Amino acid sequence: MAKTIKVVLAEDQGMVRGALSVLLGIEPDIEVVASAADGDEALRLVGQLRPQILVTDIEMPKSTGLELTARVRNLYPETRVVILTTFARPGYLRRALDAGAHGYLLKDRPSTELADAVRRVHQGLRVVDPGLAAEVWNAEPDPLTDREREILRRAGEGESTAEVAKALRLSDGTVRNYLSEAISKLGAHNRVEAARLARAKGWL
Amino acid sequence: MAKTIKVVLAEDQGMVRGALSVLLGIEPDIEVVASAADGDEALRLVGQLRPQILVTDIEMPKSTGLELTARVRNLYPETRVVILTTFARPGYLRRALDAGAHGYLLKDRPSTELADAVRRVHQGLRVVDPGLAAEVWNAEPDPLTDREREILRRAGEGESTAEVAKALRLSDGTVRNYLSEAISKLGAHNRVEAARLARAKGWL
DNA sequence: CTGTCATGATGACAAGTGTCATACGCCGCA
DNA sequence: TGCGGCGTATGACACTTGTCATCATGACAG
Repeated sequence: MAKTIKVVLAEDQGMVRGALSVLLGIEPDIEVVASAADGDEALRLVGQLRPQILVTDIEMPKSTGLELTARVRNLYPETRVVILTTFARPGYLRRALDAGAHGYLLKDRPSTELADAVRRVHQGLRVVDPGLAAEVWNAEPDPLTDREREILRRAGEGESTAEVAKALRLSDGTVRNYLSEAISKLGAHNRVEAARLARAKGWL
Repeated sequence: MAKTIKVVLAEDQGMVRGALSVLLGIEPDIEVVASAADGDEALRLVGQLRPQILVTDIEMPKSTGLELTARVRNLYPETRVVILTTFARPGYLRRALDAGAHGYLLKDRPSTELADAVRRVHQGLRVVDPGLAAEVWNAEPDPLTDREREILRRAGEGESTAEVAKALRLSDGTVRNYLSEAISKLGAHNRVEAARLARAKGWL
């Protein structure tokens, strides 16, 4: 196959970076021309090598995959970006698409999907994890008010009602009211579970 | 090279699992005979296939890599275990070695080290990340007993005292005793803070 | 200007949590 | 053989947390 898709790979964990590189490299039509351990290095490599595709993690040192995506979008628009991440958070997906990503793939998915996603994005298609895409539309919006969120966050870190009240200069009872409200909105049974649920949704 | 090292791989993220499998598979002397997405499946596969090496992540559904290591150690001692994890926590390393692991490798390291580590462990050597090994000697040891740890873990996820008691078939009061003890040992003021502190040290 | 909503408060009660003393059996180590 | 540590339990007490009713204020949309 003459037509080769050039890919740059950005991923901070060396072991995973190397393994993904091999995984993509065995495909006859894909060539990993370089890989980077952080966002800045990745941007430099994309500028130098002008790959058709950049595959990038989100959580990386120096600059995140989301920042990287936006920069690549502006500076080298001919390179399309596939986000590859652990996090199935609707908030991340939305921000990734806003930043101009063409693909959003979860590390949970079978490894066979990666090369496929690269090919599809190379052909100009969008590839978004189906479960996650659905979630974004149903997207229950964050039911918490700012106050509730802030108080739940602190309580979720281990601050007692009294400590939260002092820190925010509220009465003790008010803090308990907000927590009660938050617990009820989230369908939890106590502050710890409430904080955990909210965190999972990306609301904290 | 006739002698092939049979490996079972346990890692919950499909993408990483597939990629690591390919990475190890390209080595002429290593064969990945199966891979699992959780601890229970991994244990089953080890029992069935009796590989020389099990490469496992720590944080997995159903049972963790540390529990898995202990079980493999007891049931199939001829299989040696290499832990492959994101977490450079001394507590994890200590528990991994206590559980009978022969290798402890970080996902941060270059991917070339994985096959090497597998070979060394297969030869009967121990392979431990050097930076982490140093830390273990200075590190305060985990002050929690197994029971305290398990109970604190559950409480830290939002289970109430009553739920924990039911799940572990303990009396309500006993659970509160353990939590009280754990909170005091960790110098925390409540279960949430205690869980947070323990997690940061790698004790949960 | 009226209804709705977020913020903030109080008081009361029920439920859950943290602490302490005390106790028993088991195991391993000296 | 005895001591210490672990696991488990009970009862009692104080304290924290969760729920509910009720109220007051200010902002904002209709």
